[in-house]
Amino acid sequence: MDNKITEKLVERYERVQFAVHKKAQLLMRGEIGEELTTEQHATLRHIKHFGPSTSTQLAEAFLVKKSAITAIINRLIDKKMITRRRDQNDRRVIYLSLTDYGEEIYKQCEDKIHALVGSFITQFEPKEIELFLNTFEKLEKILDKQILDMSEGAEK
Amino acid sequence: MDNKITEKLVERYERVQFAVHKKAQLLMRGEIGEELTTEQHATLRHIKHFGPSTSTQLAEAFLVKKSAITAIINRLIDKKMITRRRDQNDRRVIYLSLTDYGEEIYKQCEDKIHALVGSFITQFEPKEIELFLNTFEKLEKILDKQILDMSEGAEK
DNA sequence: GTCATATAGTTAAACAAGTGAACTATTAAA
DNA sequence: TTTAATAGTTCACTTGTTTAACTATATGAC
Repeated sequence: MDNKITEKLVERYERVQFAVHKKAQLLMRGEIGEELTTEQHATLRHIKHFGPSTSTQLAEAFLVKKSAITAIINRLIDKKMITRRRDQNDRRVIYLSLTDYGEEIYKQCEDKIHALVGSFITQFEPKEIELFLNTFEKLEKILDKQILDMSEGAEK
Repeated sequence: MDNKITEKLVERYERVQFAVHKKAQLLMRGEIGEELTTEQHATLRHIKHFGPSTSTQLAEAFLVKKSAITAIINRLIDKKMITRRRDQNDRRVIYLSLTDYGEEIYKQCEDKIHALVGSFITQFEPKEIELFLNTFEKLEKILDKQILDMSEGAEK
C-alpha cells in the first residue's frame, strides 16, 4: 500500500526532474548566443545572489571540492563573465565578481527561465502553486538536515 | 506580483532539486559496496523497467547521443552488471540485460531510495502527497511536449 | 541480384566536471 | 619563530558528453 505510493513518487519525481534538467540545458544552449553549462549558470547565479564570493564559499554551496570550482571559474574568466580580485586584508582570499558581460548573460538566462516558468504557472491553480511551494519548503528543510548529517564525514 | 511567485518557484525548485540530487549521489556512493554514478543507476533502472534494451533506446530515453551510451555500457560491463546479446533476426542490434549481480546491486539501491522516501512520506499529509503527485503528473505532460518540440531539431 | 542508402553500434579526439593529492602563499597560534 | 591551519592552484585520472568517421548489417530501387 504505502510501498506503491513511494514507488510512484520516486518514479514521477525522477521523470519530472529529468525533464526539467533537459529543458534547462536546452534553454542555456545557443539561444542566447553564449553557451552556458548548468554549473556555469549556477556559479553566476550564486555570485549574483550572494555578491562577490570565494572559491571556498562556492565549493561549500555546491558540495564539491575547491579544485572543481577553480576549473569552472577559469572557464568563466575565459568567457569574460567573471573576474578575480584579491582581498587586501587577507591576501590568501580571492573574490569572484560578475563582469558587466556576465551580468548581461545571466540576466538573459533568468529572463528565459522566468518566461518558461511563467508559462507553466498559468496552467495551474493558485492553490496548487501554493501547496507546491509549501511542500517544497518542507522537503528542503528535511533534505538540508539530512545532507548536512551525511556529508559531514566527507567534508574537508 | 506574478513575477515574485515565479522567482520563488524557480529558487525553491532549484534548491530541492540540488538537495535531492546530492542526497541520491551520496546514497549511491560506497554504502552498498559498489559505487554507482547517477547515469549508471539510471541505465540499470531503464533496463530493469523496460527489459532488455538497445543503445538506441537508451540514447532516446536519456536524450543523449549513442556514443555516450556506449561509454556508460562499457563501464557497467566492466563492473559485470550488464551483458550484451546480439539479436539473431537483425544482427546490427545488441540487447543489453542485467546480470544477476546487476539485479542485486540495483535492488539494493532501490531499497535505499525507497527507505529514504518512505521516511519522508511520514512527514507529509496524505492530501499533500496526493496533490504533489497530481501536480507532477501535470508538469510532466507539459514538459514532455515542450522537450519533444525543442529537441526535434536537434535529434538525429 | 546489385548498388545506393539507411540503421545499429563503436571508436577516437576533444571538452566539461569532478576527485584526490601534492603544491604555493599567506595567516594564525604555540 | 617555528608550527598549524587556511585559500587557492595544479596535475593526473575518471566519467559523461558531442562530433565525426568508421564497420557491419539490412532495406529498397531498379
